[in-house]
Amino acid sequence: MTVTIKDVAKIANVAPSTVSRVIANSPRISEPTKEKVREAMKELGYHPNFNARSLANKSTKTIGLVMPNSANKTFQNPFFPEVIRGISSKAHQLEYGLYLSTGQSEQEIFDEVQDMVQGKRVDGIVLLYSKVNDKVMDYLRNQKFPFTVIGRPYDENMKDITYVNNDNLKAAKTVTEYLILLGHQQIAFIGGNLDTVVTLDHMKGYEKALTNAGIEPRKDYVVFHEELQEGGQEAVIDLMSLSERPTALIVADDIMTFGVMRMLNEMEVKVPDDISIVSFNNVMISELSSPPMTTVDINIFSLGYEAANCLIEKIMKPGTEPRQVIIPHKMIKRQTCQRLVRRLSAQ
Amino acid sequence: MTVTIKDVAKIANVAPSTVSRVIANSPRISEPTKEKVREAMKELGYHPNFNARSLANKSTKTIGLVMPNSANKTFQNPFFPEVIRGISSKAHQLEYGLYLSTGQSEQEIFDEVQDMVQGKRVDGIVLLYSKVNDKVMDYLRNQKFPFTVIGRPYDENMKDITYVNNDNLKAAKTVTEYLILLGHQQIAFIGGNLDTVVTLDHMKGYEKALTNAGIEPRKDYVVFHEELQEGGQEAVIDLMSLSERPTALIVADDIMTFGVMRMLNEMEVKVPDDISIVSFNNVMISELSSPPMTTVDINIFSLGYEAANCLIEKIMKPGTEPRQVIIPHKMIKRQTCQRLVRRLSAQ
DNA sequence: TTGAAAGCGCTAACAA
DNA sequence: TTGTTAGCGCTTTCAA
Repeated sequence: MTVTIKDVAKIANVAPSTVSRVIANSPRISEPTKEKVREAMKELGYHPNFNARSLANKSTKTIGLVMPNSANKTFQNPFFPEVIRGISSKAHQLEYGLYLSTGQSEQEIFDEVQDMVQGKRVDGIVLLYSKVNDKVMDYLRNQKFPFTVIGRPYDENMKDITYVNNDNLKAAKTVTEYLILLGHQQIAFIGGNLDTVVTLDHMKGYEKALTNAGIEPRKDYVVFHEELQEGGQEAVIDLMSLSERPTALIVADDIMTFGVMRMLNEMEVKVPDDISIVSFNNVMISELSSPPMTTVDINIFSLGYEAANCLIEKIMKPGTEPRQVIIPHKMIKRQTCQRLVRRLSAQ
Repeated sequence: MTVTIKDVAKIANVAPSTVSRVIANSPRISEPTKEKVREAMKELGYHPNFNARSLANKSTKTIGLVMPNSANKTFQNPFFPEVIRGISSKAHQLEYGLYLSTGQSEQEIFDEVQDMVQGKRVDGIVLLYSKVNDKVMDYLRNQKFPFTVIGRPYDENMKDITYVNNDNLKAAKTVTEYLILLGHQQIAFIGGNLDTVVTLDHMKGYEKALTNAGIEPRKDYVVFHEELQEGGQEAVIDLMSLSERPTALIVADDIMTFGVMRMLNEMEVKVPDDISIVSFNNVMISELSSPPMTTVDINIFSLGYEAANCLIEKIMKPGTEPRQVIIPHKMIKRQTCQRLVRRLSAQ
């Protein structure tokens, strides 16, 4: 009942191999026979069997997406649909399919990746996260399996790894400098998960800007939290309980910023009058906060698009050099930052 | 270099078919030989070739996810990561993989689905959206290919289709009644894309509640918009320009509500003092609006989980009856609704 | 330019 | 309980 290459061959009066060549659009087949075969295919409603192709071919034309473990709330960040949209866009262009990891824990994900790779389910992999000491990355590297990372490997020496990243250090530095120029000196930093590479980069940029400006970084102005929303809120409580409250906040992620702003709202601390905020990512909804937030657009779509691009290049030309792509970022000024107005009395 | 079943067979001193049976954990193989074979597999680092299996098997153990076209902003709704998490969870349990559609337009998606189905890339499909007159759904139905829909088919007569949905009509009705009980009479409705089934159900529920309460539904209190964020904001402008402003708003989607609240904020209309709002979905960030929004939790995770469950059941027992699963919803009261206080003067 | 035939790695009848 | 063998549907040498 399934239409195969043989059926087509019979109808078109050619050999199966000829049909195969027509599918691949081989130049060694004459136009007339191509036409004949194509008509037969249309007539029978032929579609090539994907598994048979892959088996004979040793190529699946699909790329595997490895997400952070989905038990984690990170997963719900609108960041992901948007990177996937980027990846998807490039993949579609080049006729690659997408296969998703489903593991909930690190171990499950690791096992899955192993199956994908050894079971020849995918031709390459995009890691949608980058964290410190990642088993999956080490495995892929040892296997010399094509993969690209969104973000960057923790170890700067891994020059053999292809990744697509923003200059997060620079972005954080600029943002801090911006706040300093607005007159802020008491600038706090609310970071994400500490074993995420991006968090570390943000913090370095933040500290660098402070030091350059002659401001001593303070331990109690730096808070990290795993969970996106709750984390943001707890951090605010901690910071606002300090005797010297910060006058500006740098927040690692737009979603966290929503939590932060909500908490400040409850405390009746006005943004930006009482406190300024800058955050990172510029996900779709970030312009919908009240007031709309100032944030760094990291071009999430491009991160995905380029990651797919690099990966497919790697797959098609195995010899090529590893690449490190930096996607430009851009600060989007909205309404959560304001020049510091010195108060006469302490708060 | 690839380790095959034959290599394992050789090392374990058995026939390839025996190895195959051990992989399938057939009960017709003795424990001792199973052990022997498993050791050989471990020793060689054997992983079954996925494509070869599928080809011989006529089963891929993967399910296809069809998203709404990703050109559309809908895609960025945190709704999707969450349904996928639900699907993923069940799929993983039952050892199914996930394959993603990448098409950007309706036609592209349709072509892809056809390839997935006829090319035997997946064993079944979950449609992550449900809209009026969907070609993809018709195709799947004609092919008698296993699929489930999140939401429901437009045509109520399609009793042969398995779907997982909320009682959206009821939810909208309840929410409207709630606002009426709070004293509101001028209740507006901001709906999503009009050819989405859920929008229609919401509107019916809304109108029913009004009619039951003896309130005449007004055309100018009902606005639809395609785009999630911008739409929300435009709708607010329209509604607030009416000579009789509504005192309460029912908004189809949490993300839209963010846009609505931002716009109201700009207009210095206070929520909930000047206007009450209820919305739908309860995505993760919905509790992070300022003030936190009252919304209907539709249990997105369960929608996905059950969809996968039904689908896999359909795949495994082809004879079973189509099922219609309704996931319970629950109104989450937060701080955007308030009893109407009659004003002495007009606004 | 086309055809014949071997083989990709696995499963599943059928035999033993 | 295990082995033998014929495919699954395609690609790709090799020959013509």
